[in-house]
Amino acid sequence: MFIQIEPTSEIPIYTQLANQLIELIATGTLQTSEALPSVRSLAADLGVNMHTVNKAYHELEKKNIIQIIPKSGAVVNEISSTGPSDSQIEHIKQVMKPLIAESIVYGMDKKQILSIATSLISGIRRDEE
Amino acid sequence: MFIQIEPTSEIPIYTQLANQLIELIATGTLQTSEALPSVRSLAADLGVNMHTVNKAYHELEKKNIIQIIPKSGAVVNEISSTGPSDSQIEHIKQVMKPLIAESIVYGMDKKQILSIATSLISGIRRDEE
DNA sequence: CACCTGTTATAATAAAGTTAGAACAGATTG
DNA sequence: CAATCTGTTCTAACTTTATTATAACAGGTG
Repeated sequence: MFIQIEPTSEIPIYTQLANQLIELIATGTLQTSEALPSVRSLAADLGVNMHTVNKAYHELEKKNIIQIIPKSGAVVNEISSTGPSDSQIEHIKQVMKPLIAESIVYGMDKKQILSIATSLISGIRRDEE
Repeated sequence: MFIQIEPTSEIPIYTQLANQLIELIATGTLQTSEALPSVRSLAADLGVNMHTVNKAYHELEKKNIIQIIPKSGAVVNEISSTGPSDSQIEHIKQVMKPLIAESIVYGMDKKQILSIATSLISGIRRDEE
């Protein structure tokens, strides 16, 4: 599992973990229906507590990105082919809004911001041109 | 001052404040060289502690968005006409990356993501088309 | 000189994050 | 079937962060 945790970061460990898992799923490194490592084994791998990994998994489950099957394990949900739900769009907008505002204050224009977004998308999905 | 704080939010008050101040600056509602309200008066307005406002101001100062003049007050810095610094670009990328990954997992494609970014930019800067 | 400013210090409280250990019960496997 | 692995739940302790509360200090302003 290619995950790197920075214990001294101001970003909570479970958030770092959730973010990196999302990236692995977005890139296809973790594929649909693939089982995630057990909370215990991943915790041991990363040198963190079981409950911390558990919290990260439940964050992903709240977002409908993985499915936790009680007493069994967690598997990656399929990436929606029908596109995002309204609430998912709303959530993305809400998080992206202050980031866009910050970019503008830094002197970026529309072209620069979209260029960064585009390069990040390309970095994740090669088929997205 | 058109700021709305949600005390029950999981987002820290000082972050909510900093984000909304950034928006006000990005939209031009708060203009370059304009003085921000004193930490005491804004704290009284919002019904929060002086130190909480102070922390928000220092967050903005760390990002070079405002300038705090000791014993005097805080003023809005000019929006860079030469564009963002490398470290500012790096910071934006770092925050935007997991958000893009999440969007992709939700089933958004490049077009949809850029469309959301574009609408947010337009919502802040009318002159950006 | 009053008053407002940010600064600093101390303190107390509450909430969040992290770790720890144990026990339970369903699922899996040999 | 028995051993093991799984997520779940509970309690507990600890650390850090966030928030509020006072108070005092010193420069800026009118």
